[in-house]
Amino acid sequence: MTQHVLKSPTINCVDCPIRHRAVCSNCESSELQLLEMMKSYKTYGAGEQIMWKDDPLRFVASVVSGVAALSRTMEDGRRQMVGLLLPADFLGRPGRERATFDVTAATEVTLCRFERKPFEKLIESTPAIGRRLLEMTLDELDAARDWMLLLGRKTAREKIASLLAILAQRQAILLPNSARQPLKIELQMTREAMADYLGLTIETVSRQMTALRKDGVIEMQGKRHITVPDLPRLQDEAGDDADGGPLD
Amino acid sequence: MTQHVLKSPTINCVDCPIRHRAVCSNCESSELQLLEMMKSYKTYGAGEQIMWKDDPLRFVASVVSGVAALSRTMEDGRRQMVGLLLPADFLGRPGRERATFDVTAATEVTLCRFERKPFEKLIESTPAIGRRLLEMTLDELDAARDWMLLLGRKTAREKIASLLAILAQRQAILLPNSARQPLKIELQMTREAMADYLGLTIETVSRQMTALRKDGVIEMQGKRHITVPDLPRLQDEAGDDADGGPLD
DNA sequence: GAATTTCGTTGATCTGGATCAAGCAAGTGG
DNA sequence: CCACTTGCTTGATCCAGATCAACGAAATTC
Repeated sequence: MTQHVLKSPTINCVDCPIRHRAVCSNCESSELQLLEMMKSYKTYGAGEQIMWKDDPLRFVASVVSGVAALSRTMEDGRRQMVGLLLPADFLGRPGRERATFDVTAATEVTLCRFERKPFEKLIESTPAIGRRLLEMTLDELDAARDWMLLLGRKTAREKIASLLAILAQRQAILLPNSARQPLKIELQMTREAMADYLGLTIETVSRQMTALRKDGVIEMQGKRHITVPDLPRLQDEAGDDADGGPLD
Repeated sequence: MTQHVLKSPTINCVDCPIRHRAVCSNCESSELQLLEMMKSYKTYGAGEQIMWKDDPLRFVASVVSGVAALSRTMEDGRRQMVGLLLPADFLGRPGRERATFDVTAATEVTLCRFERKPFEKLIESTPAIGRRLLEMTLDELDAARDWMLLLGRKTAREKIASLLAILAQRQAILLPNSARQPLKIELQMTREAMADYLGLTIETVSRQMTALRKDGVIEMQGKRHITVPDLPRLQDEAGDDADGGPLD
């Protein structure tokens, strides 16, 4: 039985797990103090809607933990995920009055929120924050463009392999070199979320997962636990420029 | 017979046609003088390659005139356009050593270039530039996400209608209110470029153009000249949230 | 002005992934 | 314990868009 915490206890910026990767990563301690005074935490349960398209944007925020999904929906219900927010990623944009897409908590998500208006003022006066935000936005843009290649030109099999390869690589970076073989990844998402992300239907996702399993590219322990015996093989299936260089 | 000008005469920033929309739009005259000293113009012919993926990024630049296309290509030749650079748009990213995609001149293109390293320094010292660049990057990210919805979920007909609607709207904004009816747009791109942009084949592009013409959604004078008799109708075919508000 | 080349259209056919439909396994709630 | 729901898989069929192929129009070259 999980307790539903809506207002998490606020931690000190100095102890913050995303301290060195979030918008605030370039800040000096005096600037951190300003942020410290402005911020408030909020936690959303898995599946909960964080924001709807066209909602007024009162807050901007950093993701402290969990995964949030950005998506756009057409009137007839067709839906496309347009981004994933992982811990340290930034939600909302300075200078914009309303949200341009839906935001959903894919897992339980904790946000470190700042009211938008004061935050915009802060950007003016603290170039470090603006610069970091620019870096992060440029990275997101690169990722979005990679995703466009996937959506526009890759086959269903390649799409699935790409997603799994991305998750696997993220996993690999976090782990010490020794603990990597064989590489295990956990899908913290339903088949529907995968389908929305990849521009496929759940049936096709399911079939391609089965196909990759039968071909020995992945192994499955239950529906959400995947083992990758041979990462280069998986990357090859993804159709990306082969190498990408060694992992560390 | 067109003359091939590679080094255009440099114009004064003050007289620059993109003065108020480019990265430099927030700059004061003292800052403009700095840019004035750093900049150099270069013009590329239609179809010419401006930059290859993995090229070292010596320059960043603003597009002064013309249209440049960003694209990514898979080993087997499948290609996806991932962005269009129109006049005032910015090319290249500070802090990155190499290009992450190919850049091609779709029409004749003139760039206002700055060497990357000095430009990076300038960003540090001139917050106005960094702030403008952030704004522009955020807009591009929004556009990329809209494009992801198109690539992942729209039908071929909707894709074509979306592209034409975007071009039509851009046209409409430039024109005085009176000169709008009927709205004429000029495709400055081949069917192949359209296909690469929309994640389709040229045959499908051609067929859907014909279909839209037969259904009276568009009219065609030659292959590259389109008339839109009823913009809302076209937007409706694009499958986007209907309104978007009145044009002015 | 014939021969190429480039760009676009159209027709015939094929196929990858969508759609429709059924069923299974693991909760969950009465 | 049984009814119901949720998440996933699998099978049968369909169809939008890809592929293969031919051709037409305009521009370019010789």
